[in-house]
Amino acid sequence: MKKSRNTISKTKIISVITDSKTALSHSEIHEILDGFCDRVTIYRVLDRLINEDLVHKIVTIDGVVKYAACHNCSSVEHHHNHIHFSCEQCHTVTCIEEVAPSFKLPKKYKVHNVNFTVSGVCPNCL
Amino acid sequence: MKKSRNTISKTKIISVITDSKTALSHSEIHEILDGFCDRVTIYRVLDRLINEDLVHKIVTIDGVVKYAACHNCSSVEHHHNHIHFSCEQCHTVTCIEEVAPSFKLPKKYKVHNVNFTVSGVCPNCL
DNA sequence: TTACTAATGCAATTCTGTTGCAAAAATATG
DNA sequence: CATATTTTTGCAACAGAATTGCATTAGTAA
Repeated sequence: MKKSRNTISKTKIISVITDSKTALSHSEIHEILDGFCDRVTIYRVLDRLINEDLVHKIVTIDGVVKYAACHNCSSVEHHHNHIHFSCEQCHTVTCIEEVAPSFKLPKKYKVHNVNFTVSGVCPNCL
Repeated sequence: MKKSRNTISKTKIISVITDSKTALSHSEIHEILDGFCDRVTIYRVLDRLINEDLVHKIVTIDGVVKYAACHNCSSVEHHHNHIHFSCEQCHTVTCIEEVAPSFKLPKKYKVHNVNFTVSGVCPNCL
C-alpha cells in the first residue's frame, strides 16, 4: 500500500484525533477544526488514515461512526480487537485497550476485522 | 414497558424477520413487503419491536443497520451477546448464536448492551 | 357502540456520506 | 531550482437513511 501524502489537513486531523481521550465523530472533528478544511476533505483524510492503520473506525449501536487513534499498533501488527465503550448518557466512545474479548468462530469463517462495542453508562456518568 | 398494539404491519414485519436466515436491513424489509406499508411505518414498527425485545439491531462496520429476530430469549432474560458475522462479499449478516464472547470490563462501567460484529468472508463465499 | 389512544401515511426535512471536476498543493524528476 | 506529474482539496450537486409534524385511520377498552 502506497503511503499517502503529508498534507496540512492530514497532520491536523491526526493530531485532533490523537489528542482526544475519546473517539470522535466526523462532525466533532469538523467542529474542532472549525472551518480549517472542507467536510469532504475530512472524510477523505479519515479514509486514508484508516488505510494506513493510523486510525480505526468504531460504529456504535445507534449507528454513530467514530474514529480513534491506533495505540499499541506497530507497523506490522494491529490490535483493534479491544472493546469500545459507548456511553448512553454522554455519548462518548472510549477505547478500552486493556480488554480484548475472546471468542471462537467456526473455522469456516474467515475473519478480517472486528468491531466490539458495549453500551451502557460510563464511570463519569454513574 | 407497555406492550404496543398488534397491527397488521407489525405482524407482517415480525414474520418477515423471523423467516429470514440472515439479518435484514430496513430497505430489504421494505422491498420484501413490496409496498404493503410505508417506509416510515417500518422504522416505527422496528423501534417498537426492539423495545419489546422481539428483535435486535446490529450495526456493521460499514454503518449498515440490520435487524434480526431474538431467539433464545425468554421474556425475562435476553441473550444478545452473541457474535454477528458480516460478510464482505455477499453483505449478509448472520447471528452466530452459539458463540458468546467473553470479556471483562472494569466494574465502574455499567453495561446495558453489547454489539459484537466480526467481518470477513462467510462460508458461502469462501 | 362509542370513546380514547396508538399507529399509519404522506410530505417535508435533516443528517451523513459520496461523486465529479477544476484548481491547488505535494512530491518526483531533470 | 524549475518543471512535470500525481495527489489532494474545495465546491456544488447528489444520494440514501432516518426523523418529524400532522391529519387520518385502526386497535383496544369501557
